[in-house]
Formats: sequence, C-alpha cells, structure tokens
Amino acid sequence: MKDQLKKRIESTLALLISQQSLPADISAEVHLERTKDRAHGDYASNIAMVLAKPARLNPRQIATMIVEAFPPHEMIEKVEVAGPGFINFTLSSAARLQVVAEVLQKSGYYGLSNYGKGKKIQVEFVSANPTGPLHVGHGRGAAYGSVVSSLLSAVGFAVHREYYVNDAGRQMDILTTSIWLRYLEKCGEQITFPSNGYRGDYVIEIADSARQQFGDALRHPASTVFAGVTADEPQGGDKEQHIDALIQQAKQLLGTDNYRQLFDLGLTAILDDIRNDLAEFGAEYDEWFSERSLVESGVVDRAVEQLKSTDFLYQQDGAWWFKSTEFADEKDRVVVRDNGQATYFASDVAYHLNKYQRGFDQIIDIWGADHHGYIPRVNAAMKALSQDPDKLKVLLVQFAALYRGQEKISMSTRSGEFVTLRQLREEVGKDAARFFYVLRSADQHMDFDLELAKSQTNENPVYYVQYAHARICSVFRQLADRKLDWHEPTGLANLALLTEEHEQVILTMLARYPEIVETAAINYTPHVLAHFLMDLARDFHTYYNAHQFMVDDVAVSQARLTLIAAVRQVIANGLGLMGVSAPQLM
RNA sequence: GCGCCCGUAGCUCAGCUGGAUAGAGUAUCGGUUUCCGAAACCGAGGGUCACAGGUUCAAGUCCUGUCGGGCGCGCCA
Repeated sequence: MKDQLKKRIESTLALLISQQSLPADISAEVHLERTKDRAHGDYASNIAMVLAKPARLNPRQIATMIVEAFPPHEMIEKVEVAGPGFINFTLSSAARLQVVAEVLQKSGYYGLSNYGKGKKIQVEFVSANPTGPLHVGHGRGAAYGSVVSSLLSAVGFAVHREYYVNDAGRQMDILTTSIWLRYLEKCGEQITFPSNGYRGDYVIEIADSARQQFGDALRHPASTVFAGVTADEPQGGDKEQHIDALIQQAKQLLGTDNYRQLFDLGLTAILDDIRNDLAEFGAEYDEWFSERSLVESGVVDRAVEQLKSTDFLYQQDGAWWFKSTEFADEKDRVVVRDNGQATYFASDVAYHLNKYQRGFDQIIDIWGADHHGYIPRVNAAMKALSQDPDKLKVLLVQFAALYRGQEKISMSTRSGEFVTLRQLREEVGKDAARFFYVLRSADQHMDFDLELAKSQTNENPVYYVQYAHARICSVFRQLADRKLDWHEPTGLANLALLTEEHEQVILTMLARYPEIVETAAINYTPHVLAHFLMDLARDFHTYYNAHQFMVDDVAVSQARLTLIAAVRQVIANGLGLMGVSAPQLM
C-alpha cells in the first residue's frame, strides 16, 4: 500500500512538471510515513515542504497542486493538505479492513517477508569465555542476539547463529589450575588458593568429579606445588606472576596428557552447562565454533602469514606488530609476542577471516560494550586483508547494572560473587527475563532490578501482553461454554460493521505489524517489537473494556470476534519472535 | 588525556533515522465490576528534552563546544 502511494505521488509530481506547473530542475525523494494522530489520516508526506525552497513556491500551494492532480483510487478515501504543507492520505474503509482477512489467512506467517532475499547472514552472540557459568550480564546479549536472529530470519535472511568458544588461552589455563588446586584440597592438601584463581563453587564441583575420575593420580604434595612459586598479592607479590607460575607447575607436574585431560574436563563441564543454560533460555545456535580448532589446525598461523604479506606487519622488540594505525586505530597491535606466541587478537583475526571465507553476505558480532575498543583493530585487520569492511557489523550491548531494590550488586566472575543467568531464570522465569532484557534499546544502559523483575505482578510488562492473549483465548472459551460459535466467513463478510474508534485503532495496529518487524530487523532494534506489542495489548484491553464481543447482533458479534482473533494471532506471532510464550491461560 | 555509549516527567524508559500539540509504564490522587478474566479500564496533576551556540520551512532528533554519568584504552582474554 505504502509503496503504491509513493509511486502515485512520484508520477503526480512528474505530471505537474510536464505541465510546467512545477520547475523541471527540482527533485527530492518522496518520503511517506505513518501518522501519529488518526486525525491526520493514515499516511502523510512532507514532499511539498521539501520542494518549497527549490521550487520557490509556498509549500501549501505545492501541496494543493499535488492533491488536485492526484488520481483517484478505490483504496484511498481522501487526500488533503494540512498544517504547514503536509499531504495526508486517508485509506478507504475496505483498504483498512482487508488486513483482518490477511492476518487470519497467513496466521503464523503474517508479518514475515522476503526483504532479505535469502542472503546469508551470520550472527555471533554471547561467546562468553567457558571459565564459569553465564551470569545475568550475558543474559542481555543472549536475549538480544536470539531475538535479532529471529527477526532477521523473519524478514527473509538465512541466519546462521554462532557461539565462539574461547577454549584456548590463558584464562582457560587459570581455570584448569584452579580446578587442580581445589582437587588437591579434596585430596587433603593444604592449599592457599591464589587470589587470581576462579573461586566459584562450580570449580569445586568440577574438582569433585575430577577426584572421582582420577582418584589420587593427579595428587602432588602442596610443598612441591608451591615450590619456587613467587608470592601472591596478599603476601606482597604479584598476583599475575603468581598464577602464571602455578600454571607452569600444573603443566609440569601433571604432564601434557593429564593436564589436557583436566583441562578438557573443566571445559566440557562448563560448556555443557552454558549450552544447556542457553537452550533453556531459548537461545539456539547452529554452530559452536572452537578457538582451539583454529589454533591447532594452523589457521591462526596462516592468517598471521597472510598479514605478513600485506606490508602492514612489522617486527619490533622481537614481536610482530600490526600497523592498525594505518586504518584509524589509535595504536598498533601485537600479533605475535616476543616469545613466539600468537595473541588473542591474532586468533580473532583468523576467526573473522574465516567468517568471510565461509561466504556470509553479512557478518554480525554482538559484543558487550566493554569490548568496544576492539572494533577498530578488527576492522583494520579485515581491511588490510582486503575484505569488505561493510560486511562486518559489530553491535554493542551496553551493560545491565544489577540492582536488588536500591542496592547495586557487584559482578565478578573470578570472585564467584555474581548472579547466574540460571538463577535469574529460576527466580523470574524465561518469559519475563527475555522480555525485560529486550525492552530497552541495546545501546542504552539498563538498570535491571531483580526485585522488580521477580515481582510477578503488573509491574512486569510481559504479563500485560500475555494477558491480552490469554484474555482473547478466554473469550473463545466462553463462547463455547455458551454454546455459541465463531464463524469466520460470517465475520469477514461483516467487517464493515467495525466502525468504532477503538476498532479502527486496532486495524491500523494490525496493518503496521509487518512494518514493525521489518524496522526492528533492519535496525537490529528488537525493543521496537516489544513496545509495539505493549501498545497493541493496551489497545486491545481498552477495546475489551469499552465493548462487548458477544452481543445479540450476530453480524456485529462475528465481526468483532474475527477482529480479536486477528489480534490474538499478531500477539502470538510477535511474542514468538521474541521467544516468549503466548499462554492461553495464566 | 583519548575513544565509545548516554543525559527526555519523581523513578524506569520510548520517540518510527528532521515533521504537526514531546509520549508510555510506574509512583501520587480520583473513578469503573448484576456484563466475555479488575493481571484490566477511564480521568487528573507532573517537562527549560543537561546547558550554550549553529544548520533550515521545521531540531528531543544533525554539527560544534561546555557540564554530568557509564565503559574502554596491556606483548591480558
């Protein structure tokens, strides 16, 4: 409808120019938008005001010319000039009503489109280090990433959801060492746990299973373990050096095979937990991509070699540096350390190069806002490797500050003092948690009040939307109880009886839904959908309170039932995209 | 110091990429149930869109500066 209108405006303009009513040398893109106020019709265009200056005419004068020359159309009831020079279009009743039949006919498919034309798009999200359970901070990325993926899929992209598993590197060594030290405690050794180790209870649980699996086979006397290890921070030493020394001890005393087995035990336990957690949260993945696989298959080394061949890599102080300042980064970055070890950045370059090579048309990374400083160097590396920088889009999700009432909760994985995503789900429920996370735009800092989210009352907007759905279901149950019937064809045939203001508002909302899905998908703004659903629910509740659906006039009754059946469908579709359930009873 | 995200009602936030009288929820106050679910609805009060300039028919929205908040700036990951 909108596109048809646009074309008609454009051809009207062309007509006016050919009649020399307007100068020939003017041009502007016709912009058409939904009106905020129903008094302004359904659509409005500002084209007359945009053309006023180049045409050297009064905007209202231009608008009047367009309106008078505008060809009549059965779908358009009236076209009029308003305000400073807007052209308002009011749709005919028939045009407004047709959405009901469309919704019911397409049912679960209503709102889907082929905007993306099957283009391959990869969405990588969460990708938290497998060094501990996911916490509520990761929850926001999980909810956001999964809804963005669903939206993109809904508008016709072939979406590939991926989790990058950082299963190589120092953090994993710290985890492995932490597990080992807890294991030694289980064996009866007296251990002073390093201040930089992972302290969560889950480490102790993994140590328990290590004990079951290995018995005392990995046991070494504490005196041997700590022999020659530099002091920890509380003892006046450096905590980083201390933990590094302990890692070396672990590798040496355990030997390669045992160390690797312990490493894998921890990795598997935590990764299984994360997988399970995300699945229960409704965040599904197509692929779990291992960093270690990149390293071990030599892909990282090849990427480094490839960089070396570009003139953007140079050697200094024994290390290899990437000249990212050539691409607007603030400083150059080390790719290979003086000890010959590739940096994390190197594997990230390799990983992103790999994404390009897999042939995605669009690559989306969803990162926590704390990684924003990382964007320029990744972009720089891709440019240096002659990849199209426009294909890569990094979306940042701002932090969710956690509150319990007025009190701010500090979060730290190392110390083990954090609220896990699992705890949150258990307390709040999946539906409320997802809706709450996605309610705010991602680039907005958000205060997540656990007390508020926990409260299973009207304070939580998800119930408001779900209630609208359940309420409609309830109407149809009542109908059956009263031995009445909903006959869809009768309803569709009598839609013209929906003349109430509330009904007109709802019709507009139903028609807007596909536009909302598209907007939300293209701009990666799922909160737009959340807000739409709240608005639609409000419009329905208002309607519900103002009018009866089961009235004596069969034609009116059937028409109204048909309308609310369409509302129910759209709410269900929208909640479905958000990964939130649409209950029939609650 | 530099970079990124912000600053809108008492509080939490929208504001459709520049449009018409800046909106919701919540909180406060007042009302609605012999009637399909009151987890709902209706009404009222509440604003210098941080501040100052600029761009134009039009600025909460764009540009510059100032102030304030969050985050990041390692041969860590």
